[in-house]
Amino acid sequence: MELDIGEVARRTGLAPSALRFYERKGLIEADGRNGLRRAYHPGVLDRLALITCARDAGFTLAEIARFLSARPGDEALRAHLAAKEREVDERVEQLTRLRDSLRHAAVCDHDPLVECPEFKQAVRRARR
Amino acid sequence: MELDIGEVARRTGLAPSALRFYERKGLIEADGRNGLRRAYHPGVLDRLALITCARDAGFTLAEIARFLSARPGDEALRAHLAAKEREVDERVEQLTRLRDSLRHAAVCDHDPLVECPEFKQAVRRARR
DNA sequence: CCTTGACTTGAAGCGCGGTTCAAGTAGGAG
DNA sequence: CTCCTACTTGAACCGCGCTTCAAGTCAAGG
Repeated sequence: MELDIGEVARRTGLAPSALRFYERKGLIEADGRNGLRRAYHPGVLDRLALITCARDAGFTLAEIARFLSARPGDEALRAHLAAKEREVDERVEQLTRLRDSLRHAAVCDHDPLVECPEFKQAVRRARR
Repeated sequence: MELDIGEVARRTGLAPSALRFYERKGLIEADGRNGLRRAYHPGVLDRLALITCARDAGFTLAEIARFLSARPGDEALRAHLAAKEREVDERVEQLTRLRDSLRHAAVCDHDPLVECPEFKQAVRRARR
């Protein structure tokens, strides 16, 4: 029922070194030791899924650590999350425009590609 | 008509040190010198807008450098851009889900917040 | 002409997110 | 009991994207 670090690494795709690093940063902890070896509760897998997800989404590990310990009364954190939500929202729009530009680049014949007027206009739109 | 590095920095919001750094990396170049000082053609502003846009979108500077010199015949690059497009597309979906989760976090009362089942389900969806 | 202040360079330093290394320890198979 | 292997630690190192620093140059304004 307890997982050692190799098992957690295998199941999450994270390197053991990364798991120890996350521990130092306060993102996860082992439930105990088997001799010297860390013994993890399976729940750590969900936690790591969340961490990976948030990290991929552009949260720093420090932000994630804060978020993981959040209690409903933490209004400062709630405000932070609301700000993050707006940030993510802007990013979604920006990336959507970028994707459209990339889609165009796949069929565009301008030489060099960056000189394409359609591209330039997309960049101008993105700047706003 | 020629801009010095301070002017370019002011107009783009990038630090002069960043502009020199980009030059070393082959992303931009000055059109000449006024004494020792770099003299930039105004077109560099558009180029920098594109660089900033791409960088914000998760391209590395090395990728951007490659992209900036792209000619229509570069099929390897075209393939790379197509892959990047798929990547960006996935990212948009992931971020959209994340934004929805953040929106929920703003009104959720679970203690700690990460224990919220709605949240956990969102993470599971994101993992696929 | 002299001063000022923005520019020049190369090298070093930084924050992030880890990885790698050296040296040591111990669970479990044979 | 011995051996193998996966684990343990702290410290050093890495790539990225810059910034900072020290030392020096020079264009423009008074």
